[in-house]
Order: sequence, then structure tokens, then C-alpha cells
Amino acid sequence: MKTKLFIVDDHYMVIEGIRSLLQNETGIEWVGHATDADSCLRLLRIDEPDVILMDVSLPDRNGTELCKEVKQKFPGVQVLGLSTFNQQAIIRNMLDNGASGYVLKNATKEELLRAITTVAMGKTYLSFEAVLSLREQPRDAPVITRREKEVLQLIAEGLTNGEIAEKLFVSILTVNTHRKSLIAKFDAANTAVLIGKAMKAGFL
Amino acid sequence: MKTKLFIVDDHYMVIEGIRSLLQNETGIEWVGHATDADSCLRLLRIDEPDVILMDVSLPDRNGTELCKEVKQKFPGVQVLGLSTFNQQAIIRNMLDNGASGYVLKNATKEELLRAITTVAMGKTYLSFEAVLSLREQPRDAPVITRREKEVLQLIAEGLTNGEIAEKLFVSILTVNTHRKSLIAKFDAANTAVLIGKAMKAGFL
DNA sequence: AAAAAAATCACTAAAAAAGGGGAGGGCGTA
DNA sequence: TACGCCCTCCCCTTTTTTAGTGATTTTTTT
Repeated sequence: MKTKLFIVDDHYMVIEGIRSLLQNETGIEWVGHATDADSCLRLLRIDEPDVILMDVSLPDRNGTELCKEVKQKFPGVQVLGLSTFNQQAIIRNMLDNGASGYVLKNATKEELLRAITTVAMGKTYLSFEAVLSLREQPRDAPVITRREKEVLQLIAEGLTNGEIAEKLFVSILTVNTHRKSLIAKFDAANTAVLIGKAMKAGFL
Repeated sequence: MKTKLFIVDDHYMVIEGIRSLLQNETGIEWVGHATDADSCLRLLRIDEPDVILMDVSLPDRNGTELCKEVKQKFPGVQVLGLSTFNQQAIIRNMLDNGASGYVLKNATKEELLRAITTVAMGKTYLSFEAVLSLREQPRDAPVITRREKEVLQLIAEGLTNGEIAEKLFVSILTVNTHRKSLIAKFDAANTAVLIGKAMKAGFL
């Protein structure tokens, strides 16, 4: 029995590349593709694939949201995340939203095939790099409080502790405490690293 | 006369996609591909292409650096930048480093062909989105020097001026000067904003 | 070869951040 | 109710950054 494959990616040449890579594979049947989330959801009603190869960065919607929606409406479909980035937060999000696997775009034909067949069987496939990334640090995105988020935002805008204190009607000491806890939570050496990590984690 | 095309991209499926898209085009001859900057430079001595389709994000080197190096060593080769991102700084950098054009990865076959033929004739091709992006704001990304870029990178990694000085074998005062000029060039209030703007502009 | 830009080092002083504590009040939940 | 978490404030010290101006050497460009 063939595995019916559907692809969502906003880059036409990636779709074409995967199609080209897999066109001679007897175990895989190409049922369709989409370049955005909306048309993906529309086409899924017709095509009924076994596996969706889904890019996490889409023009109209976040890949993780699409993943969640797809799993709600079509629980039998296995979603395989696809991305250029090896970011812990993204991988986690995809898996939390029901994805069965994650592959990087620099994958070889062999890896891609292995991933698709593994996922089609209902198992989970993670690329080697993704596993490494997940193992690195328990969490990439710490839990920060409402106030900390406000302070973080203002720090990113270039305000000093004093200016932030004035804006939030609190003492400089308080702001400094928040700053310190932010640096601690993000495991940052200083404010510069804090901003970098916060941006990468999607807080800014 | 056929246009000899060479491709540099770390994503195997993109290479395969472009090859698949263009394989039936009579005007284009596929002479080779590379997945990193080093092997690209090696292969160029043998293959002598007319046009290089170059991804800006490569594993071992920055795409813009590779572009510069290629244009120095092989001035006759036309470089066509390729990226998923439509970031002003990247486009500018590529063009400043000698690229003849810039295309996004969601380009259609027709656009890609048009870009390649345009560039092969020695003209400049920019995708519609790239032109829009360049028009948006006159200055989003300042020009920074090699040394400044190094310092910026190390600041982002959380090193203090003293640590950077040690690493680069220069005085703390020198590092401080670079830091100051970075802050001035990015029109940042402090290091935090510097990191934020540098990341948004694609320097980190 | 001249001009421009980059990289280097210098001094001073003020401002801000970082690191280390401790502490009280409020608020929701186990 | 008691516990934990958040927000708030406080003290101290050291380190680091920021601001202002200036200058020399090297590299690159014109």
C-alpha cells in the first residue's frame, strides 16, 4: 500500500524539489500540495493524504497553528514538520500540536524517505539535529511573568532601569529585580544576550 | 549559447527543486552545485559557470562573504542571490558585494528563468518583493566593517569588552571604540537595542 | 600617490548594569 | 489555612557600559 503524501510549503522550489526526489519512489503517492494554510485545509478534504509534509513558516498562518487545526479536523493524518531552522521552541510547538515528526530542509533523500515511512506507520521521527537540539537545554523559552514581559519589552526599546521605573510607576530597584530575574531565567550573561534569546524565542 | 548555471544552497531539496524546474530548459545548462561555501569555491575553478544561484544562508560562511570572494576570484561570474527572507539588509549586502540580482525562494519557474537570463546578460534582476523591501525605508541597515561585525557577534554572545579584547588580541579601548561606533551606526540607545536591530536587520 | 576609511589606542568621568544578599504584602490555590 | 509565586522595595559592591574628544597607524580606495 502506498503512502499518500501531501506537501505544504510556500516555496515553490522546495515543493518541486521534494516531488522530484520522490517521484520514482514506489512506496509514495503524491496527492497534492499547497503554498498556504488556507488552501491546504481546503485541499485536504478532497485529497485525504496519509502524511503531510508541513513547512513551519507559512505566509498566512503559523505552521504550528495549521498543524493543530489539521490534527483536529483530520486526526488520521500524520504531520511531519519541515523547516530550515533547528529551533527547539519550534520543534516543541509542532510536537505539542500533534506533529509526528520533524525534518530539516537539508535532509537527504534517504532521510526524508525514512521520515515519511516512519511517520506513516504512526511512529515518531525526529532528525538527528532536532534530537540534539531538544537535548541541549531542557527549555529554550522560560516562563516569564506579566511584569517581566513588560520590563523585557521596555529594555528592548532601549529604556534604562530608571526610565522603565518612571513609566511603570515603580522603583528603580524593582525594575532592577525584574531585569535580574529575566537574565537569570533566560540564562543570559547580560542584557545583550537576554535580548537575543528573547527574540529567538519569540518574545519580541 | 547556453547559460551555464551553478547552484549553492545548503538545502538539498532546493537544489533538487531548481534542477527539476530547469532541466527541460534549453537555454540553461546545469554545470554543478555545492552545499557550502568552501566546496563552492573549489568547484568554481573547474566548472566556470556564467551564473551562480547563491543562497545567502550557508553553513560555513555568510552568503554575502562568499559572494564577495567569488566576485574577486571570478569577476566574470554573475551572482544571483537566493533566500527565503525579504530583508533589506541582506539584499543590500549582496548587491554591495557584487551580486547582480536577488530572488526569493517562493519564486515561480518563470520568474527564476527571467532572473537567470537577465543576470546572464549582465543586467540586474530584483524580485518584485525585493524592490518593495528596498523602497520601504531608506536606511534600515547601516554599513558595518569587518571588525565591527566581529565585535557585534561577540557582544551578542555575551562577552564583555574585556573578554572580546582578549579574544581579538586588541585593547579594551579598541573594542569599546567599535562598540560605540556600532551603537552610533545602528542609531541604538544602548547595547540591548543594538542587538535587537542587528538581529532584525539580519546581522545575527 | 593622495585621499578616505578602518583599526588601533588613549584619558576622563558619569551612568548603568550585574551580583549578592534580604524582606514584606498580596493573591490564588493545594 | 498554609504554601508558593509575584510584585514590590532595600542595601551593598563591583563590573561594565556609555559619553565625550583625540590621535596614530594601517589598509583600502580613488
